[in-house]
Amino acid sequence: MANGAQKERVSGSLTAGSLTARLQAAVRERGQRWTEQRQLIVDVLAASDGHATGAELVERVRQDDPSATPSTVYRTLDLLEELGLARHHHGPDGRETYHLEETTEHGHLHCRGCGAEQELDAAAAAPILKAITGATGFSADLDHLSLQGLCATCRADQKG
Amino acid sequence: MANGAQKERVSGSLTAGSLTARLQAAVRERGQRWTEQRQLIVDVLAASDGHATGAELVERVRQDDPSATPSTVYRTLDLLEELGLARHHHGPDGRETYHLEETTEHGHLHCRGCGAEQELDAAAAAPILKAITGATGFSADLDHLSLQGLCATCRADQKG
DNA sequence: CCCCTTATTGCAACGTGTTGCGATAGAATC
DNA sequence: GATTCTATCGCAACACGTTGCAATAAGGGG
Repeated sequence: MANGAQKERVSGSLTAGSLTARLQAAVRERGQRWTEQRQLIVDVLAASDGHATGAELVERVRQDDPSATPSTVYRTLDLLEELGLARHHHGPDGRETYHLEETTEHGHLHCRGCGAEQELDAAAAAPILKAITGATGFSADLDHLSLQGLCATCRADQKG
Repeated sequence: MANGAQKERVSGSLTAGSLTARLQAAVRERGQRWTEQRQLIVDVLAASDGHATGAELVERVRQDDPSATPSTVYRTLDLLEELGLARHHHGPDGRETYHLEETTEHGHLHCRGCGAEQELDAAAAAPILKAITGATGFSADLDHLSLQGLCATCRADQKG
């Protein structure tokens, strides 16, 4: 087995109130513990509902609790990913970007011409994922899909 | 303008002997200089013809020239990318991997089940790239395409 | 409520890249 | 080959993440 930890999904309808309780239960079931820091990190992640880099999250957590260290934040983010609550992917520069799983699953397109970043929702991605499976037998994770290339506008500009 | 430097392709038929001469000419045309370190870095990159991480390249260069520093190696790799000779992409862990442009352009598939890494050649990728363009108008760079997901074998295992 | 086990934390050090700056050394010109 | 201009180099410091280890604290059992 290559997978260390089992993934048990926690999410579902993530109403703010029940989220903590659910997480707490899920964590305890795994023989792990619920701490104030973990609570805080979940709160911060939920508050920055778009995308946030690891460094940004660390900074925001430390605003509320200066005693928190990067290692704790990153370890907690890893835990949240194992629980299926958070996700991360790597931008074109290789830096990590995190977001809550409750955000609709989506891919990322990064244009090397104008630097624009656009999201790719499940519907738009469906034919792409199908093509990938058809060509390779591979079932790609939409959430880890991060493409680089030229957007339609920049392609037109280049031709002109 | 988002693009800092113009990209002028250097490659073509990269016979070992002429490569250096061509590079040297291309570099000088840009008002830049050809140095022993750059020569060495090109040699190392050519010798490790598959994929090598930035750190690996730094280490190999330092074996031949201990005075070389990481900053020089990385700056040279950037230059080689601008010249179109080298390429890099980010693995699932975000680390950089470099390879010579002469290597056939290809994407990467990383299986989160068994950890296997497989390459995706241009022919196999064609329908995928077409699907991407169809769904998004986006012209994706095959060489920067790094997918994560489950390979056919692991998908079958999961069902069993 | 206290004790015990051990998961979690903070720290310190490391790994991988990046950046600013003064010193060095290409290479074009004389 | 000496001079001059400036690109490149090495260094030192930084940014982002990761890891090992000893101290702390969560939380289950007596």
